[in-house]
Amino acid sequence: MAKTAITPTRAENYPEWYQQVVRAADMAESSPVRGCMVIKPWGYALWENIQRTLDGKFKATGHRNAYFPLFIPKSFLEKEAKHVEGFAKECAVVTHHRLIEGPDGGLIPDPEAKLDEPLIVRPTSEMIIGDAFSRWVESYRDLPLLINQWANVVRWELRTRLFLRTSEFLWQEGHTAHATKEEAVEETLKMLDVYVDFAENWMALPVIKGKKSEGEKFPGAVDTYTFEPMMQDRKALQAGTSHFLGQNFAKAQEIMFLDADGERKHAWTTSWGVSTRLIGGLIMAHSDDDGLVLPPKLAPAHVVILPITFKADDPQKVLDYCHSLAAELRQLDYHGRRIEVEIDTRDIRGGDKNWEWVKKGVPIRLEVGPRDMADNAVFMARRDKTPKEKQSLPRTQFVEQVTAILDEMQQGMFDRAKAFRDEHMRAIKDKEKFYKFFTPKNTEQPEIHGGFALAHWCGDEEVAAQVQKDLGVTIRCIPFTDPLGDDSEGRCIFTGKPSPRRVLWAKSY
RNA sequence: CGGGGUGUAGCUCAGCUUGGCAGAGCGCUUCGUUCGGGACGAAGAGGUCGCAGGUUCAAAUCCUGUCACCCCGACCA
Repeated sequence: MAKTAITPTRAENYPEWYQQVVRAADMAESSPVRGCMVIKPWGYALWENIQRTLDGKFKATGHRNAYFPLFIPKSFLEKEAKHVEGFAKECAVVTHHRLIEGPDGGLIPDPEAKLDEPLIVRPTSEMIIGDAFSRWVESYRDLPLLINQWANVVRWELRTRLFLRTSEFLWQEGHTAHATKEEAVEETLKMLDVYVDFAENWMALPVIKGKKSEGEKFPGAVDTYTFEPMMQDRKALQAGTSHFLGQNFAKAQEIMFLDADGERKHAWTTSWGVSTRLIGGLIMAHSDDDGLVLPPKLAPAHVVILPITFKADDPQKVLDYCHSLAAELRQLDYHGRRIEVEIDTRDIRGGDKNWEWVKKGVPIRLEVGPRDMADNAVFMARRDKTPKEKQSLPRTQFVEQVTAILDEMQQGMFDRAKAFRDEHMRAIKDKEKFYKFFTPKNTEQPEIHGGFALAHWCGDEEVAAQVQKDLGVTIRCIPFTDPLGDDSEGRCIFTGKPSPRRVLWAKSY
């Protein structure tokens, strides 16, 4: 019998462990389509919870949902040079609108049905939404224009991994237009904070927020802001971004308005997005060698009841007890939704059933059999404890305490992730130590090593490029406030030139 | 896209060097014994060996091409 439900363990082979967690939890699988995944019900339910929560936050900050076309005329994409440069090499292109039977019996694009102008499957929607904005915005009274869209996008990635990077992925993209620069910058930072709040308080992911360096920012943006949690292999994940686009896109697409002073001006725009990648981050930050661990506030089910009926005199009575317990729990509010309960009545072995739910990451498992029924009790196992560690509780007490227990687990996950990150985050004062920090002892099969390094940098992109080349380490962000509390100026550890503040370095996904 | 690796039953893989009836374990189905726990016995179902060509009396095995997946890199949410 394996000691852990997942083979290999994180320490043995982290990338393989990740894949096995996704599979064991039955969240997603790869599909016949290159780089594209099938998101299975358990994974999609998690996405729906992420979606629902974020959507509420977007609406609470004044945004409205809309939907724009999947296809973007090639000419639209060509309007903003830097933007095209950034995406051109990873676009799926539609060139025909009909198939005909080919000479070998297969189907081929009909040469007669070639499009005059190819359509690009959206890698992001700045251009197509900007086009709409240019028609929707006439007066300063039309501003701010605050739009969000939930959509799929396609980026023809060369190397994909379930949830973390797939050719097609689901996301939301907020697009806003404002009358002034100040207002647009404020929006950019406000939405970054919405994301950070979501990451920390819902996903239980401690993050470091800050600005991207010139080399790392979104093509076409003036400033890109990001928030970065640490995964359990100590790499950073760019969990989402918020861009201040200045007037770059407004100028490219003539998003103009007549201001109160009678002058015709270009709008200031922003865009911001998070994707199904969040699920990958959630998995890699919290899961253990027994599989997925879900933060209760986003879990598709909070409680799973496992009826033990095989030796009951009257199995139906046990089931009735389970159903009444479930009904009682489902009355309870938990952070904006009801407690969600699964009752697993499948006729499979109890041990298998139990482990299946462990691997799916359900916060609380309740074994309920004749003995519990007789005592008016439940037998509880928590996903944040070892699988065998179980506790009998009076039913009324459990019902009273369940939301508090879930909150405790949610907080515990955040605290654990934060302790892990802090343990592997350090200030580094010289180049030699920096290189040592990011170099594995075993170069053949690198062990989990490194982490987050805070080090002074002069701002020279060539220096950053050299570090990336040598170590695969990049500047994740220029933090707003130093996570280790030292915001003072210093000298670049690579060049000795002046540095306004320390920046965050790490390997990343 | 560069380097490396892998494609054989639902899953993990053996068989390939030296061509000769397609295999194992797990999982699945049925029956029985178990069982507050990832059990045991018995009997079954399940594969055009990634795909397309070629060599051969004969190809999972040899040759050519191609596709997909995994790892490392470059690129990126």
